[in-house]
Amino acid sequence: MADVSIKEVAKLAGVSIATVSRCINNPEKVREQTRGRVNAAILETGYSPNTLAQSFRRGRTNRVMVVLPTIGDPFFTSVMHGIQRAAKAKGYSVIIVDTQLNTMTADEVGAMLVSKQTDGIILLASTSPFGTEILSARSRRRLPIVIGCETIAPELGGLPSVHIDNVAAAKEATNYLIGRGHARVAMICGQKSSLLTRDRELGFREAMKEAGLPIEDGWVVEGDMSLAGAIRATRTLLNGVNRPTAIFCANDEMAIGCVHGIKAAGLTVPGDISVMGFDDIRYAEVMDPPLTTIAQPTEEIGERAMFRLCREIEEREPLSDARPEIVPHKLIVRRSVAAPR
Amino acid sequence: MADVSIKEVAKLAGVSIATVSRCINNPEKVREQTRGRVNAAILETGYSPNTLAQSFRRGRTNRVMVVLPTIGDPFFTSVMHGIQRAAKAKGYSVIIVDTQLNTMTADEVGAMLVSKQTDGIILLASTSPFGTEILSARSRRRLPIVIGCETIAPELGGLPSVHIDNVAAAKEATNYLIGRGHARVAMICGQKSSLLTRDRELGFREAMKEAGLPIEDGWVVEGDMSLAGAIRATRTLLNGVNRPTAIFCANDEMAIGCVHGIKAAGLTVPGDISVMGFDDIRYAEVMDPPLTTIAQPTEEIGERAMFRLCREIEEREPLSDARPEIVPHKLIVRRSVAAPR
DNA sequence: GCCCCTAGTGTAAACGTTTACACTCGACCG
DNA sequence: CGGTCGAGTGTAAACGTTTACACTAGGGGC
Repeated sequence: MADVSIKEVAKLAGVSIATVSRCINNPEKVREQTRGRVNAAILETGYSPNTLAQSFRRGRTNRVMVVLPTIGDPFFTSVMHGIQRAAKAKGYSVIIVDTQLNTMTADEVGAMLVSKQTDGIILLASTSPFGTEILSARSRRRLPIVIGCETIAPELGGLPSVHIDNVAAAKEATNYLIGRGHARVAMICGQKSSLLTRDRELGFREAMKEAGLPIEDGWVVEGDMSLAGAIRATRTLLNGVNRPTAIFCANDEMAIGCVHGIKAAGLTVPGDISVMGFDDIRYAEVMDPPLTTIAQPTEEIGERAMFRLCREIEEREPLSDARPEIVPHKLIVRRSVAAPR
Repeated sequence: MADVSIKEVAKLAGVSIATVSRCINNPEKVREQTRGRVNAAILETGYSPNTLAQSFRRGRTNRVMVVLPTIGDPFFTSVMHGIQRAAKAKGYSVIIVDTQLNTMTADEVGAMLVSKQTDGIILLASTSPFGTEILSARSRRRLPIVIGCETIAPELGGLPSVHIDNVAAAKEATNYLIGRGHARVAMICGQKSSLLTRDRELGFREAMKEAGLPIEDGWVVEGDMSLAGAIRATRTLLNGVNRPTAIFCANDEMAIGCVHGIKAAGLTVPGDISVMGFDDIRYAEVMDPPLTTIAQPTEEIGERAMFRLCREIEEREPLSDARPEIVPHKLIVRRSVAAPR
């Protein structure tokens, strides 16, 4: 059956296309009897509106886009749940795009942002690689954007965002290690280009400094937030002359890799080395040993980001209030950290 | 700056809108000098085409949609890579939608499928909950669809698909367990509503039958492809009177949960019980013990599914050839399986 | 000098909707 | 009975593109 447009429905029902349109969008405005004829015609023809034309005409899509660094990262599962729940409540549908760990070119990102195919965007990806793209897109089209989990450099002008206080959380994690008696603690951090990563590193450094503890050369090593990166980083750390007694990883994915690396070297966790993660992904709890980590209120982040985006969409003028919403994190004590021996 | 349309560019450059359009889409058709003026005007106004209008007018979006059961499932990471790579080569962009583990209503799915917002669809989600929706959508609009990893019930008419031979793979996995000396093997399978799951279960049963081994009551227990489901299922299995010496899990996610459950009961893997997974997700290798499992050529699946979809899009008539493309799986031997003692 | 061709450009229709506005027809009010 | 009103419907414009077609000007062949 070929594509059927509103015209054919109108003809079959013996009414004008305006009436058909009204039947669909404002049924209360058409007489019951007419409505019956139209609905019958819709059924008979198998008509369904061309949403492309609708969105084009209406100038809005009722869709939002969420941009994330990679599909298949367990951390985002429940952030997405929060987003979807809020979106449903507000009548939006959600599409996702995957930046392939930010390997997209700035051009590609710009194209996406500008393309008007969605009413707004939630950025879960690291924003720094294309910060200026984002902002110019936003100002040109005044495209509603909010950032979740991450932040954008304030000097870029500020975008609304929802996230935990990464500095404070990392500090708390580090202090927990210190509190258990560790004086020699190393960190596996992410790419320096990500603000989130830099904040976590910052918190670590601050905590160490405040405790008067030195950070030896080579104790802050860059994983790339991946399993493989963390395994490499762990090997480096273990081969160093100054072996730490605890390792703080900037996310759980790397903590998993780190634990694996330690065990592969014939050592135990937390017996020989304690490991601390970040994010509390679902695998953290079922690892061996279960991972001590920082939990984020992921679903809440998603939900608030979506609601914030709605406000942004509904306002005519760009909202001046771009202050980040800070949500609480929580230290989850499990069994990957023990006192050094 | 307000939205700028092609008209304003035309006015500024002193040409007609047709020329501007040509400048963008067929630059070779406009005189160099004119092109210069137009490009300058585009730059000055900050114009970028309204893609909604473009797609509407052209009747194609150059976008495909991939539907998956949940973001955050590590299995899909590299399937997506394959899809994206192929898509890029073919000039398509990719958007993802998440069915929230198939909790979407049939209506919602139907709406998505029919909506004409994409040129085609790759279904990575379990198709069974909305099989008829899919097919009616496909026939109404002759919407190009291909299924990846999964299958659709053949009695529904058949859709092109790309996947491994799940029956054979599950059989091979089971035979490996049997070959190591296990006679008492149980299985944690997925929801019976998924064909993929049923195939894996079928392979298991066939292998056991062919080996002349009994499957005791309660040895085939339904996880729901999730960590939590597998932990519950494992508890059930361990509490039974007839304890198996090996457990075959329908995916790695459940195998991780299963190993956790066994350890939580104070037993060891593979000392007391061997565990076999399926999928070879990235965590399989870094688990303790590393998981023996079946690997799928995920990236290849993604790539082939995308290319197949392109063929489907390019053909005017629905392709009659809906035979599945079967790709090879591979048994990956690691250390979660040992001989029973 | 005439004709034809080509390159470059403009005009206008078309895509499928939504919606402002105009119109008709009864009902109701004074 | 004239006027007003409201409900229901139709007409047509508009959204931002692409593109078939028409037009112009200049060059080349005869």
